[in-house]
Amino acid sequence: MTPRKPAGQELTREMIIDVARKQFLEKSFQEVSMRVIATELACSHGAIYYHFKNKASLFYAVVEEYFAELDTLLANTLKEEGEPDTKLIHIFLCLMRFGLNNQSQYEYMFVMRNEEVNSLSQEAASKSYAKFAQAVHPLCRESIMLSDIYSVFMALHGFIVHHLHHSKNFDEVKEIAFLHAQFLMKAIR
Amino acid sequence: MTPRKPAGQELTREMIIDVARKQFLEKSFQEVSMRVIATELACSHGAIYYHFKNKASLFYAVVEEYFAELDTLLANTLKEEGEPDTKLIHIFLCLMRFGLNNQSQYEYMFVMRNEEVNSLSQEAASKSYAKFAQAVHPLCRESIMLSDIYSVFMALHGFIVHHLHHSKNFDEVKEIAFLHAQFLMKAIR
DNA sequence: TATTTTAATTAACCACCGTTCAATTAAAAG
DNA sequence: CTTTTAATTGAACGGTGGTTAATTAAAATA
Repeated sequence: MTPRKPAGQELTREMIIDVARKQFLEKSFQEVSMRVIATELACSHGAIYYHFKNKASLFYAVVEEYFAELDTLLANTLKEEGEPDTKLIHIFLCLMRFGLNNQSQYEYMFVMRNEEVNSLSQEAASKSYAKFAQAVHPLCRESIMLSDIYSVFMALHGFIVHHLHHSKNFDEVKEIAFLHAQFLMKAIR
Repeated sequence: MTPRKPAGQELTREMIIDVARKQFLEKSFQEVSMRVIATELACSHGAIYYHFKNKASLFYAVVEEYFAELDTLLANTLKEEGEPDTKLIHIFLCLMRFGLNNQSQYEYMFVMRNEEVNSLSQEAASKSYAKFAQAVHPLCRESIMLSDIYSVFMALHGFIVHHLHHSKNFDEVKEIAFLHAQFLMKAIR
């Protein structure tokens, strides 16, 4: 019995999130357990509850980061120089690349539905879409309908979801990803 | 102890599937349990194992029906008279209607990934896509690329997945569904 | 009617889980 | 050198679950 870890070996929020992140990458929300996370942290499962209210809030701490990551990626792509058409295709590919190189993340962000967690990540997903729309809109001609941008987003979403777990990573599908992006350009040009 | 039901009250495969179907409609695969199914059937949970090898095979018996249903719907839509353009839009709407009026079904058919079950339903999903492509292809101009049909399918898929659980039924989104269909027509015409 | 087959029951096995909380003790504060 | 406080433990609570196997009664067959 060692009811308190020696200085410098204390459990931190970050350590827990790190292990949880790894677990959620490999397994579904239901399959990940607080007890296994604790085992990998070499601490007791009770200790986690000192840092997180419950499993859902730990989960959300992990997913929050993913939304931030995607935001950064999209922002960087936007900063690049180039023709509007090229930039649009880059944005489309950026989203598909993120989805397929971060499959579990994408699933948690945009596919998973779970009552325990959803009010939180649902909102984050909406914001993420809004940023996508704001990025895409100025690159289209004035007359474009908002619903078209919405359609583009869903078409990209569909591409990603369809290939989830079915393909290993973006590289495996980059050719069809490019074709898909061109297909979408035909619709908005 | 009544180790066997009297004649005419025996448990059948169909009775089990009926209850299981209802359960899988309301809950996820993990959340549905053989024991609860048995309770609703007023039989013991052991009895189910006389008719089904395990939970996965019972689940697949349920999902199998869904693929058949979708096949029928698409086939009927194809039979209708009309211009190719109208027919195409009808097919697109048919798929979106099916997905959003049968949300859990769609999720099990095309979204869920689960090692216990997947080799089976993965194949059924591929066949389902093949039928869609065969239906769409003759309605497009000769020069259309196969990848475009693939893109259309994924775009529809994305629309459905995006609205899963988020909308109650197809009626709630039929206007945007129609816009989405028109968006896709722009890309293939 | 006697026997066999079939379909059901129940207990049991084994495994898992999230969460709470009194008890404990190391580190920090005084 | 005390006291306080913060972090940690592990038992306990109250469940959940899939699957197996011995057992038995009803139905089918001979």
